[in-house]
Amino acid sequence: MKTDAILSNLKEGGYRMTRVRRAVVAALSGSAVPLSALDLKTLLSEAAMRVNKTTVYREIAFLMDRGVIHEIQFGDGKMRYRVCPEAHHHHAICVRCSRVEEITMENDMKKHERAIARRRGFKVLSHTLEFFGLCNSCNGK
Amino acid sequence: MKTDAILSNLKEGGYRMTRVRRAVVAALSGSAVPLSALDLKTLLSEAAMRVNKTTVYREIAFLMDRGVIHEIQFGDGKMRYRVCPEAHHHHAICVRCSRVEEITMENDMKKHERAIARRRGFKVLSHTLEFFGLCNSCNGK
DNA sequence: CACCAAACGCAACCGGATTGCATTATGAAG
DNA sequence: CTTCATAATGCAATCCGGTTGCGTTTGGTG
Ligand SMILES: [Mn+2]
Ligand SMILES: [Mn+2]
Ligand SMILES: [Zn+2]
Ligand SMILES: [Zn+2]
Repeated sequence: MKTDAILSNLKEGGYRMTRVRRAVVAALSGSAVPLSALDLKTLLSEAAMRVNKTTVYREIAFLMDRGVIHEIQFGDGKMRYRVCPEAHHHHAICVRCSRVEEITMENDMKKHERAIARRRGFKVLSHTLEFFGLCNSCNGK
Repeated sequence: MKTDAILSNLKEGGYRMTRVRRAVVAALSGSAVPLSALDLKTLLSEAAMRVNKTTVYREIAFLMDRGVIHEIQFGDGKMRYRVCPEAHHHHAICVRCSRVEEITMENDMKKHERAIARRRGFKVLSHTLEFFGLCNSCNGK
């Protein structure tokens, strides 16, 4: 579990350790799928922890600001969050079970970015790339 | 101007020609940047046309259903719309002036999709890819 | 012109997210 | 252990993009 590593990092940074902070970090680092704010609130409630939704949003903002988590758009109007990975990468999102696999292809993307800069003078600063489809276990149904 | 072509296509399809329809199609096909629903409403209002926001949303839905326009996510919580291009493609979005360039790279993306299917059994159904950066004219500032 | 479905306006509503403000709790200092 | 500053929290109101139900208007055809 990387929960402890994240929390001790934050502690070293001089930030307070609160119930909600511990619970949100644990929930996110223990989840295979990205979680929305409401997902988080529900999870905490199920763990008998009473939390206000505003607090959840503020904790998300806090963790985003410190680069602990990042957000993903599924395109349904809700932001989802998950603990930041080591390097920039993309996602293959299962439209059936919402499981997310990480896709690394930075060499290719860098190549494309250079091509765009060369051919049209457009200086690429960032990009988003998500694949939607059926994961291995959802495929055969 | 492709406005007329779109409108006569719709007419042939047996759809009514209304003030709002004409204005929305004209606004979208005449804009270099994708427009949000509110953008459209504002533009029409400036042209001394009084429109209800619900009507704008319904006209957008109508044009989407007929494949006349498609939506783009800038990632700021608002959908943007623009007239459909010929083929599937991607965008290079200027973060300074919001101008959008179309990027075609389907051969490469198809290759990536096949690789993902081969390597992890994930069947890709669709993908989103957007580049953010500085366009040619915004680059030097 | 008469007629009907498509289009429209309006008001209420929805859900995700944000804000202002008063209250509580963390953690460090004494 | 107590004090204290401030970070974190709860709550209610609010925002904002978008949707819905419903009654009215309008486009286009006969
Ligand atoms: Mn990720
Ligand atoms: Mn496009
Ligand atoms: Zn799946
Ligand atoms: Zn620009």
